[in-house]
Amino acid sequence: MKHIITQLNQAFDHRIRLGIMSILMVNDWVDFNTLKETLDVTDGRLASHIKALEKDDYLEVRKRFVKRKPNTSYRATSAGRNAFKDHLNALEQLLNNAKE
Amino acid sequence: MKHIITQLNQAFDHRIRLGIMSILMVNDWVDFNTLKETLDVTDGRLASHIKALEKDDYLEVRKRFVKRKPNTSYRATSAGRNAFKDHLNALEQLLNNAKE
DNA sequence: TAAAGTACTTTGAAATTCAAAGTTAATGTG
DNA sequence: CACATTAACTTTGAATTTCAAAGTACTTTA
Repeated sequence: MKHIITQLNQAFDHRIRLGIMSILMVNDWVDFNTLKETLDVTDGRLASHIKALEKDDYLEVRKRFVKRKPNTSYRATSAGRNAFKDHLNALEQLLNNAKE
Repeated sequence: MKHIITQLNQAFDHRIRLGIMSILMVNDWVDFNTLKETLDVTDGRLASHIKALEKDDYLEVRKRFVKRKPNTSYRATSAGRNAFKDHLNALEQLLNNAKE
């Protein structure tokens, strides 16, 4: 019988990507700076983790100008939401097992 | 306000270490081969992840002979249990947030 | 014209993880 | 006794991931 860890998704292995996704599960269109401040990461680092999630088509991007400033926002795609839900279910099982 | 990911413990970032700990939370003294088979990893890889947890004093080791064969078992220390519980609580919050 | 803000990209280094092979000590087999 | 085998590692070197720091493009504000 295989252990639950085999059902965890590598795309969400990193805490920052976990954080990005957990924010995007409950908020539609969150912008770069909000993510940056909420997760307390440098912009370069955030950008690279976002890029990784984008590459898997787990999130989509919207670029526009707000108050004459560039503003980039992100939201989870349905593929992203589904993949993340699966990941959370695996985590939940692991959690429940660990608590008896 | 800081995001919950800042409360995740880096020692448990890796899925294999997460698996080891989740097994040791509910089983006292689990041996090397059981861990190896349950988590489906090579012995070298398992040994190195165990070593990392040992270094943090999150688990302790017992070596003896069973049926004339060497048998090494592990269990979580109370420090390990506490640290893992904190980690699980952070994960749980993240999980609940992501599910609304 | 110069400075500042946004959202990156690039670079190179540090850290982590990995497979594969080698090791040690004890036991089992011929 | 010689040799193979098993358990549990350790070592090595390479691949992968992650990081900080610096650089960039575009636009707005002073």
